[in-house]
Amino acid sequence: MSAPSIRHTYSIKEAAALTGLPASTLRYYESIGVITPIRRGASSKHRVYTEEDLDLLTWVSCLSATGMSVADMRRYLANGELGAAAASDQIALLKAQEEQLAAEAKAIALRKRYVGLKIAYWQAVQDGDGAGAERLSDEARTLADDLKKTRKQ
Amino acid sequence: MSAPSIRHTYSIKEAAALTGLPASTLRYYESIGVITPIRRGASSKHRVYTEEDLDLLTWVSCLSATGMSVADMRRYLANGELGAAAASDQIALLKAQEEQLAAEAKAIALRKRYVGLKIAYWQAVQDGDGAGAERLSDEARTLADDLKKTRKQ
DNA sequence: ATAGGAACTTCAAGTACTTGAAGACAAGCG
DNA sequence: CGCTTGTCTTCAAGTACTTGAAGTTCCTAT
Repeated sequence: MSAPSIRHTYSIKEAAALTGLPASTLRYYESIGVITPIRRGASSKHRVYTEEDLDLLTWVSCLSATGMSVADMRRYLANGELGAAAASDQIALLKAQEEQLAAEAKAIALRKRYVGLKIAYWQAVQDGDGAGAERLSDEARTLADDLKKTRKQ
Repeated sequence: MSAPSIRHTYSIKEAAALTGLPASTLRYYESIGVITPIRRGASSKHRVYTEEDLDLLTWVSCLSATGMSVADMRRYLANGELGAAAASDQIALLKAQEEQLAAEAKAIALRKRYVGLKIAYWQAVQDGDGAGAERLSDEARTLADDLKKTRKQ
């Protein structure tokens, strides 16, 4: 039999450092059932995180980073425990996530263009280039019009 | 005399798209006094945003993206520090915002890749391709490390 | 053995939005 | 003209943490 002589465990602070989630958030996720209750110390009430717990929390951290809601995370992780049986559910959830990220990327590109235009505008003002400033102001308005057309979606 | 014959105005939705702040947040900021009340339409009660309003909101968006609390934003704007800022200051702030947007775009591209990988993983599981699933799982783990770095900063 | 301090605990309240319900207003169509 | 569609309005409630208070527990050092 394999002897787990070095069964590494972690305090909440260590778990927080390793997952990138604040300790308060770890407790919060546990309280609302995103993760199952963490085992406690024999003599204390302190949470004791195993490496398995850490793996799961890394997953949660990733889902959180993609902007998934806690409700969806809870569902996703519940399905994860079922394995391949729920693969189609996982794919559907992830595809929705992919679409959301694409929309976000689009919005950010628009903002980048707008801010870039504003920088050019103030640089023209600084250089005393009134004509350039006005031209850039017009461009900003054009951007607004483009936005209006693209408003379809 | 300069005739402001074409005084361009914007609906809340257009303002939201141009500033990157949701319409609900625009209303929220107005309700708690971060920005002064927006003029309303003559016949309707709808908010009508001028280009001046848009400029101000772009600044608010910058401050918000930089992590300033609403309380601090209110104080900052009430002190008129924004209006008094020189062109060079405005450019500096906008460039910081531009960098932030670039970083966000990068992070989103990374997350998109991560989610795409996860979709491929579950599709491999669904197809009974154990070897492929394992390979994709490893790839995802490597990407997760990158993701974590982006999140921290 | 015990005193001090860091780190942990729960729970309540705060923060910064976000969402949903219910209704008003304006344009386009039969 | 009325009807549908769409965007707007307010306000209340919800979300996802975050912070703070008050009370344990762990560790280290005297």
